[in-house]
Amino acid sequence: MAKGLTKRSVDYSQWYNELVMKADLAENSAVRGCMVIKPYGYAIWEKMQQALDKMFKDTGHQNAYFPLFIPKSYLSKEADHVEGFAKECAVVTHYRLKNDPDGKGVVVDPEAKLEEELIVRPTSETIIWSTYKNWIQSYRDLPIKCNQWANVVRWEMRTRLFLRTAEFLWQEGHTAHATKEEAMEETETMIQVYADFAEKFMGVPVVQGFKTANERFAGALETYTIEALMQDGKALQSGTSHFLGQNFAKAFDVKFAGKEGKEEYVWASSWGVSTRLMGALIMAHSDDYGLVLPPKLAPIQVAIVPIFKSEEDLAKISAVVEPIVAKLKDKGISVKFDDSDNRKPGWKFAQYELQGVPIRLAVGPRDIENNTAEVARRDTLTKEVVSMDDVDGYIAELLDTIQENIYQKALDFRTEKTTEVESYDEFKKVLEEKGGFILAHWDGSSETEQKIKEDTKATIRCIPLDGDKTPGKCMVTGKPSAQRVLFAKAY
RNA sequence: CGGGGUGUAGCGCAGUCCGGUUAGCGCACCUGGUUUGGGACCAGGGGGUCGGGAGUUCGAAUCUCUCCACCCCGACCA
Repeated sequence: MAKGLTKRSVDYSQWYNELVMKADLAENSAVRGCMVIKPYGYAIWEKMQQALDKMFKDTGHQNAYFPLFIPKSYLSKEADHVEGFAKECAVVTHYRLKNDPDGKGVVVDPEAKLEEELIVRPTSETIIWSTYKNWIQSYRDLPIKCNQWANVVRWEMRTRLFLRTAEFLWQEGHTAHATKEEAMEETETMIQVYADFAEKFMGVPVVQGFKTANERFAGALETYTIEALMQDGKALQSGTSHFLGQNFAKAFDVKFAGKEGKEEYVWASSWGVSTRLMGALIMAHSDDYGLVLPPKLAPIQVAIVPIFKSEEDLAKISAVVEPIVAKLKDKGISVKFDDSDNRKPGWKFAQYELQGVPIRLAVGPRDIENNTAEVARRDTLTKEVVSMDDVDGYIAELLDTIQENIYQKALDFRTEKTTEVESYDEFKKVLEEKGGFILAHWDGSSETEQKIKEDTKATIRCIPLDGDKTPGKCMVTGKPSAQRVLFAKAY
């Protein structure tokens, strides 16, 4: 186990906090609830961004940027929306400071009060739809499919690094369409993009579904979600895509002239994923030795540690390793040859494990003699001695194997932790003793949903799109149920 | 915002109850040497508004008051 890292079995949440800090991903800042994302953590986020950005562009979206500030009056134009966000908004009231008359620092200049307060965006539907109003007159202007990479602020009571911070980074897509069908299709396309990203890049299996009315995004008619299962048996909402109907078009009076010249309100979708994905990535795969990163998102895919006693030894090792580094780079593999002599090999091994580097190569005098290298896998913690002649090809294949293995392991875990229950007693028992996802029948009412939440703290994560659609009877009320829904305790 | 807890070197802590030399320890850091196949060792060295402010006292990390910050449990939460 990594030095000082609390074991998951002892205290999962402490393990998580320590891991985030010890692996150099992020730390708390001087501002309550706001984090500093450190270079290594940000490098992972950048990998995520690159992959997602490409997927967005491949599905016909363009990037744009809208302001950080939203006039207070905009937020209140859509009734559900303002109700959902009002309690966690940061508000700008003044635009100037002045020297403290008492001589200590600066104070807000009371004369510099804004006519209308500005809200620091908690999400951008309102500012974007107020802008779209000017962009849309005719069906010829549609669809508009914009995405923005931005920061948003939600003044959360209790925060945790990556999982819930007062300020976070995300992308938000906002699209405008001529028909309901098209907006709906967009909503579904994007949740599929998110699911693909989670599974293919992050190696995290997700359940796609839609939210109950209670859990829906403020202002949406339908919210699609991807739900991932963490190692402690709790669910993490990892991405959402919302069908907004004509709510925002009506709130901001965005109409277009159709082919027949009739004016109609525009249909909308919005969708987003955030730095919370970092939390999902960390919690889904990592172990008591530290981070485990899927090769596709690892900033360093291969770390090479030379083992040497003298400068001459190092020179010999470098002569052998440099061509390998070049060959790996040619294959698009990111390599770090760590020939620093201020840390011992053992320290480096532990450090790269802590930081989740998928493959580590050790090359020492013994290897030089035998024309070999020691290849260590982070996911299985196993080591193998491989001939230097085809080590680059071996590594390229091994990276794919590791990517696949990490996903399979997470999938097996989820399968094992997903339980179908028939009665409320069984539900409570499974929730208490086993945790994880629970598939059960529910009568579709908010009251029952609320009761379950109050009794057990479990919520309906989603009504799954795929899977068993057999009707049944609600485990609580016995009333008819259209299909099983997915329950879990959530982050 | 309610209940509990903690603030002492970059990090982790002891000292506080019962006021009294120059505020200690481990890790980290710096210098030198020996080391290097799983978090090395020895020697030397640097680093402190004891969370802030006020008070009691000859004397405060220690006692009193007050403010602040953070953590845990609730409440709240795409």
